[in-house]
Amino acid sequence: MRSYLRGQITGALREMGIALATPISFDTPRQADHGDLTTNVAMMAARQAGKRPRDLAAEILSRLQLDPALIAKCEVAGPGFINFTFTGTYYLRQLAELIGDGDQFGRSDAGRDKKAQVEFVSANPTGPLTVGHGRGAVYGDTIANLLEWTGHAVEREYYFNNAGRQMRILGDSVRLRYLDLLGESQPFPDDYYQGEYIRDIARHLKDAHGDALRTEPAEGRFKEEAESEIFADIKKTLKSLGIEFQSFYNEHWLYEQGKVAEAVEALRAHGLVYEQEGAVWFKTSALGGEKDKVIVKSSGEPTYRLPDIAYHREKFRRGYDLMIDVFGADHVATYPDVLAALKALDYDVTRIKVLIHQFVTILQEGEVVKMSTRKANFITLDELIAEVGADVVRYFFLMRTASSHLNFDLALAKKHSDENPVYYLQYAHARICSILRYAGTSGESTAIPPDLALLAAPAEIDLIKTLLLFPEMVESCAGAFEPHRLADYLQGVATAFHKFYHECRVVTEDAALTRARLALCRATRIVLRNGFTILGVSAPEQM
RNA sequence: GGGCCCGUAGCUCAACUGGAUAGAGCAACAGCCUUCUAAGCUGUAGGUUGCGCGUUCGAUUCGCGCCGGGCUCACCA
Repeated sequence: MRSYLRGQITGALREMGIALATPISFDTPRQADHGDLTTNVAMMAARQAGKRPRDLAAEILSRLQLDPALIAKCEVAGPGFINFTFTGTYYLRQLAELIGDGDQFGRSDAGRDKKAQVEFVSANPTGPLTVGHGRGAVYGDTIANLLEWTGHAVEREYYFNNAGRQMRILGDSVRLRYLDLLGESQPFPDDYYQGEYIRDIARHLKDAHGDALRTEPAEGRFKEEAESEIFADIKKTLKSLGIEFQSFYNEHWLYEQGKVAEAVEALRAHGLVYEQEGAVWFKTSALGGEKDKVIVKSSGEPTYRLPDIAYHREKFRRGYDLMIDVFGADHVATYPDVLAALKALDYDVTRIKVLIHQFVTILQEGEVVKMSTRKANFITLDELIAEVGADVVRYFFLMRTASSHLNFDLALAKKHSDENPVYYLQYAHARICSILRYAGTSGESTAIPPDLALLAAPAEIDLIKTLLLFPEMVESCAGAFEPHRLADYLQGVATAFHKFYHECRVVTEDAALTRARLALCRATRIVLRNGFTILGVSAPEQM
């Protein structure tokens, strides 16, 4: 419809000798009496045309030759909007298509032939995932879903580092707890991992090996066991949220395959590297940065920037059209240097989208809980899922824009979990299933095609119009990387359905009307289910 | 001090990326179940969009300056 109207308006403008610099945009008006689709083209072009917006709109309107089977009404309104109202037959035809598309409704091929990679979570295996990781996990996974729905070939990747100082400390933390279990206590440093899970791992080692590991170094079996147990836990947690990765990328491989050294040489070849005081520096100042940064310490160890640069070079080599990095706000300072380096090396950095989500603040008994894996005073993602369920966790993290802080009052979430908005959505779905079950037992036949033209009540029309917005929502949410708008939209679908339910009894003596309304129920179920699939929440048949 | 994010109803948040009368959910108040699920529906109340300039047909949205909050500015990741 949009392309049809765009063509018509473009033609009218051409007749008037106006060539618009920006594409003609359409919006779905906020208010119903403004029609089904609106464009501000007359206001955008008014200055150029040297006319007043309303006059220009009227002139454009007079030149349009619209198909009366599609457009019922078309008028100039407000400061110069052109509003279009579609015909009932147009809507009913769309509705029939929706039902025919079923679980494919809302998919598009906008990203056809495009390879996308979404990198998220990427937490090192030093402890259980926190609530903060959860937000990134759910957000990243849903972005990936949206890209899949818009036709991209998507790969979810988890990047991790199982070497380095933190992992050394992890291994030694386990070692000290193990010695503790053998009755050979040693002082436990403050900056070691304090969590109970460290004792659990130590206990597992003692159960399996007795005191045989007494002289084992921290980086041997202790680190190994810690890493493997913690990683298994992380994967289990993610799976409980319906998240699975196609690939786990170990930073170590970048060293093994010489990719880190290659990155240094590439930068050196561009004159962006120099040595000073035993360290290797990256000349970010030459790229507009404030000051140069160390990429290889005087100890010979690289800082995080260097492997990150090498990692992204590998991403480019692997041939993605779109590379998405999902970070928490605490990483906000880390990526500009990496992007600057890649840009200097002539990579097309517009293919990289860095998505930053702001922090989750946990309020427990009215107090802010500071999150630190090391101090173990965090609330684990597992605990949160156990408290409120995976659906609530996913939906809660998706309800808000990623760019705003998330306040999570744990006590409130536990207490009022029955009133969580996700139940409102799921209830609508369960209700539809119930109606369909009831209709089935009362002998309604699905063999006779429904006459959708019988759907004429305001609540019915309103529901139909809402349902038909779904594909557009999916596409715009995917394009903007904003899943929360889909969540908002589905609330609207549920509201429209509940209203319909109250105003229009579905199963009645009138067999033809019953068939039509059952069809509308099925259409609603399709949109809800498809929406749930993208958000990753379940679609219960009864509640 | 520099950078990023946020400030909207009592609370938690939206507002289709500059559109028309700023909307939902909780909480409050008043109604609706002998009928397909009341985890629902209807109505009422609640606002100087932190403050001030500017940009233009039009600003919650863009720019500048303040005020307040979060994160971040390592030879830690």
